[in-house]
Amino acid sequence: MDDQPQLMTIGKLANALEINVETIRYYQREGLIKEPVKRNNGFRYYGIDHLSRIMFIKRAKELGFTLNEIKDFLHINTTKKATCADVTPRVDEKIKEIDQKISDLNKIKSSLKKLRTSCGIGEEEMKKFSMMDCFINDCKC
Amino acid sequence: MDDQPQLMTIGKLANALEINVETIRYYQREGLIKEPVKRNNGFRYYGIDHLSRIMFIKRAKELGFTLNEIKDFLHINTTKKATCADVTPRVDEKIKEIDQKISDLNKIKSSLKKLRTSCGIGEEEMKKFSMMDCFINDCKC
DNA sequence: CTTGACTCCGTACCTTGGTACAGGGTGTAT
DNA sequence: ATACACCCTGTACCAAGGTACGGAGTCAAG
Repeated sequence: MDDQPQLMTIGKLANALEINVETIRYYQREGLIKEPVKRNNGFRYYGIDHLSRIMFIKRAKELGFTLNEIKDFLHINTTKKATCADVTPRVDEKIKEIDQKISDLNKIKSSLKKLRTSCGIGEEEMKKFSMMDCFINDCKC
Repeated sequence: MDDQPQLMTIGKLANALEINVETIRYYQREGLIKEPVKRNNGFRYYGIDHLSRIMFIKRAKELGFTLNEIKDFLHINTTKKATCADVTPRVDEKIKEIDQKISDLNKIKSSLKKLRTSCGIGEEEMKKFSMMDCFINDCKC
């Protein structure tokens, strides 16, 4: 069985990716990765393409995309005869979403920084609830 | 019962906060807010302190903290009159997380833009996996 | 050829952050 | 005094994203 050197069982794949076997099965059930070769013993054998696909899923998850959004990404990506006309608007849409996400995160960050600054300027103790007030008043404290 | 003008039933409180009654009960079960006065009719009566506490929870949630983290904040805050030394490292931690997220999102965005551009300049078909490769290789594509 | 590690499928269960009843007891306006 | 809105407790349920497990088959090293 060395004629297909890149193929591995689910356990090896999970190990390589440092994720749970069950997670891979789950992704399969959810249609995030395509069914791999199934040899006559019933075992599934996965290739490099599965590996990169799941690496992609991991990374996208870390970035705060849901599995559904990721499925969408993957669909954009693998839809074979996708023309530019098909793909470009969807990519643009995703870019817009990402911009929104970044802007939200920047707002949060600026709130947190204000909170931090207001704390740092000399008082040894924060007044009780000052943190709460600060949060609530959008850091105008 | 007008001698305690600030007290309100759970319904009023929920209304004032524009959240669900059940959410308040849930926060109570989870120990995020302390049990309010319970009069002999069995009804709970909430005060301004509950109001601000839940406002705090709402805001902190918006800022990307989990309920557990918030519980932690509140605990710090109510048991020790939270000092800067208590709060600052947690906030810093969150800021770091957010920075990481933003940077990752920018990478994804740049991937998508490259993808889009490469599509725009004449190829009718997108190469399979180019976006994924780009993501995974940290956008060295 | 045995044994242990691995795979299969199906189903049940977990966590987070709620939400929705049911079946009973109140509070208040008319 | 009688609706009707509101409160109580307790339990069940939801979606997302997994995780665990039982019972059976399989692979690979010694």
